[in-house]
Amino acid sequence: MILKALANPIRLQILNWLREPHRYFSDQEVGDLDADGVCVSVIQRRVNLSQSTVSQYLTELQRAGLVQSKRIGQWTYYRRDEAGIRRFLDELERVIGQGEERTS
Amino acid sequence: MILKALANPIRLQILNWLREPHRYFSDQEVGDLDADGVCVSVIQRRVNLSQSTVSQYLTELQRAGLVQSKRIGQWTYYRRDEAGIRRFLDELERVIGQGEERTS
DNA sequence: CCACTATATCGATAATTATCGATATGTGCA
DNA sequence: TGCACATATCGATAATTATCGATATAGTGG
Repeated sequence: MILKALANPIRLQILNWLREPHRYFSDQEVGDLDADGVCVSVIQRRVNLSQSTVSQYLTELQRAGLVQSKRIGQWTYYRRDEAGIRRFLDELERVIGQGEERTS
Repeated sequence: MILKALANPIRLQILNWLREPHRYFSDQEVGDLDADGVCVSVIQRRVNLSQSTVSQYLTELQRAGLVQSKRIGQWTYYRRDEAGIRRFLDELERVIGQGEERTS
């Protein structure tokens, strides 16, 4: 469930940070932050949790359809899945938003 | 945290149902479903969980600012807090939505 | 004040989530 | 092939959430 993935503050924050990788993450040797995404170890430095925890967080975000991963060499780069995020936000709006309200 | 309140499927569904009380809940002796809201026992019948669980769910939704309660006699009526819901949806959009993207 | 109903709160336990260290897997390079 | 690094997965434990029954609180009517 997507909401569960987002209900963890760190995961939510990672997703937020990934909107502006250059702003929140230090550059990495290989791979472009914007085009390719941010690799696990760079994210880990920022959140200061164990490597395994961060890796699991990213897997969860990916299963929720909120990020995508790409392997380049020994690194796995994660970046936002904008389409998936949009789909989720739209659906949430449909499910709990006020909906059509006739002002007649 | 609002997302945690919504991360439970039943609570999410209750919030959804409360958009159309007449459709999802049986009429109650006292109080208008639309104007006043739906009382705990009526919601409880629908979700089929214990009274204490339902009461706690509603309290959580209220703490999250997603519903409001009104006491009428011995009943407590819950209805959506549309302003609070809107605020939450807008904030979520700000926090994880794609944001301004210059197409220049 | 007393029963009766509706709701809230408390305390306990089961289920899930958070988080870690250890280890496995995958990749680049000598 | 074998070491070094990045990431993933596993297994364990701590922390949080789900859920209940019991009980407390509040309001209604006699």
